[in-house]
Amino acid sequence: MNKTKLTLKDVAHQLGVSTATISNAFNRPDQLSKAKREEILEQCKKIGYSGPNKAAQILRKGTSNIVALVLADSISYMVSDPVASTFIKGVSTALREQGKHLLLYAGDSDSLLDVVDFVDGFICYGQPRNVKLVDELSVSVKPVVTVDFDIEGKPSINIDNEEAAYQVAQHALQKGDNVAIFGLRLIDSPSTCRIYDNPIIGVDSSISHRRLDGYLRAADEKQVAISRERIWHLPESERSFARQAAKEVLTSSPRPNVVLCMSDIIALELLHMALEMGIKVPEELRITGFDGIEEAERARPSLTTVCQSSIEKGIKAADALLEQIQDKTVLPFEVRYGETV
Amino acid sequence: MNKTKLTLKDVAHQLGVSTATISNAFNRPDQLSKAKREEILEQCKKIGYSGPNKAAQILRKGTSNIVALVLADSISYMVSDPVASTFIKGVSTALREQGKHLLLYAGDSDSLLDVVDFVDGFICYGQPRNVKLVDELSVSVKPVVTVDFDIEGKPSINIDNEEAAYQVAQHALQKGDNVAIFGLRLIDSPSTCRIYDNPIIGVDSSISHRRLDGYLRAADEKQVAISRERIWHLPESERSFARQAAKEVLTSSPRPNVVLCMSDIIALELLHMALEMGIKVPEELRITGFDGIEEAERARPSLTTVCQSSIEKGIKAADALLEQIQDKTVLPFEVRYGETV
DNA sequence: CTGTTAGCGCTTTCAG
DNA sequence: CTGAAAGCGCTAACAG
Repeated sequence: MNKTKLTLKDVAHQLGVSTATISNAFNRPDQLSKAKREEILEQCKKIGYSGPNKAAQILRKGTSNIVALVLADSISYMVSDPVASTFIKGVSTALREQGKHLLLYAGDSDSLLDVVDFVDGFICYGQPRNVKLVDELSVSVKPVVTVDFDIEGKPSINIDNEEAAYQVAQHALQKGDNVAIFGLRLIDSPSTCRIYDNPIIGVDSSISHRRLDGYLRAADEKQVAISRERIWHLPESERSFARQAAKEVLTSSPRPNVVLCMSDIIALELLHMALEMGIKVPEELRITGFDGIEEAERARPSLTTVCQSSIEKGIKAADALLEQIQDKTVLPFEVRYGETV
Repeated sequence: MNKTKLTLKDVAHQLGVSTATISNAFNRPDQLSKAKREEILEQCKKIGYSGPNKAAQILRKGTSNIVALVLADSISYMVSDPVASTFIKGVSTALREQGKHLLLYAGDSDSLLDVVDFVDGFICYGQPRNVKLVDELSVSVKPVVTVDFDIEGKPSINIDNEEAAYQVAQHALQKGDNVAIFGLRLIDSPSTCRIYDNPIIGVDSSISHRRLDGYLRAADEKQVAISRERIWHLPESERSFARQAAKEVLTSSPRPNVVLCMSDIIALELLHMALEMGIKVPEELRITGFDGIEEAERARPSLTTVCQSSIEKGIKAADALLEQIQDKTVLPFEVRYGETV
């Protein structure tokens, strides 16, 4: 019965070899004969030594096999979002294959300092709510890959949000339409509201603004005007925010006959509420979503939306991090023509 | 422009104080005057030293502020399950409050050895698919809290699954019923099947068996016989497995008029398929679920099920771990009488 | 192929 | 309140 945990040094003593030999047996098989190695490993197992202490390895080697996934918002929120959780799925699958571990990090944390010294790198999914984290990432010496937003000089994974939004809007809009937009995180407000003259935030780095640009380009082409009081800001892609916006837009007068939504979750909530109110979709109200989640396909009428593969994004992000790819990757998307337009 | 990262020693040199002083300034405010401390902190900020290296602290102090959440299965699967992700939500909320970080660990990993040396403890949610992990947890010197299953001598969070299953079954069953059960992980098989004479696994530690016991006790009381060919095994609470079981049970002859399901997800899938086939619920088929997810309440007819608060479980688990509570906690549940019975 | 040794960066006695 | 010094447990030169 060992009182205290065995160290590599103890083991070396017991087996009558040097510490380097034990270390090599575990870490560098090429440094000693197969026979010797196997014998050592067996002895170690026998005396209950399960290998070099990881905490010490982290300090010594400077790597931990831990990758931090920085989410846009609190873990609590992100984990229940179907798009985010599919992304996490992709990341975890790819990391798994490489024997890496996943540390979830909230985007509304104060700082990355808590973990930056020991993680092997960061995947950042969406612009963190706390922008300070962006600064920290951009000066970090550890590898960083961003997804659905950009940091200058760092690799990223994106789709062409402007073009995707343009295409789906272009399919939905007709001259003379009365259009509303349900946007995500357009201004700095914790609640659902119209943007009016509020200053738009993160104009260049945020996907929401790329999408807005795409919508407006399509509107322009179709000679449809969209005033800023017709653009809603939702702080998150969440049902409760969506319900509120939906109620506002459906009871506004004149009621829009097209609503372009920046996520499927909010589009579906609008759809449900419209149907409950007896509004015919798409005859009286056309709706487009964004993301292409399963539920959007199952809905009746099925949602017209932009499909992007979140799982693919996750895998690509992890691979880019581990293989130190420096490019800005642009993934394909596809417009799904459903029944809501 | 510093070529290499500053160490505590460098900083001590630069500021003309000892390393202990710098260390204390960051870690033990009581060890030096407030004025001195603030001056040091300010100087550090100025020269770009953001505090002691965490990797070194982990080795030295033996704590990391990282808690591993060991899931029953692969991260990929668990993160899309509404019950599991709600639990994760609870855990992350509670950890957050205490400044702890969350490492997600797959239950089908080979071993805990990769992280055991540096994490501060383990929360284990459901019996890991790889039982070796259970052995590792049971001998671990790091704190462990189990949820929805038990390890002898370790604290745990559970509901009374036997009683919950009994109550919901007792409400659903009537003498003369033809009953089927959709169970979870009852035998060792990767696919949906009836259990027949296959050896039942994990009989004492698994919640599925507690639930089965409860169902059978209720059946017994109502003088309803349930043969083993009427008990299905599903490897996971997942829609695809459920669809297959649903198809089998609904096309079997004689068709059961009651199906007791060990999760809402599989109950809902059965419900949908039954309705599609024109089977009247509850007139021709009664269904019970387990968990009490939102979707079960929204369904029409709404599902009769056992409600338990996964978020509460997560919070309690994290608190138990951090406060070193050693008890086996039993949380309340509530039967929700829906329209499917 | 093996053994010796100098740190990785920090915390914490302990003596001043 | 400060400074010196001994490790935490390991890895990777380097010399044999």
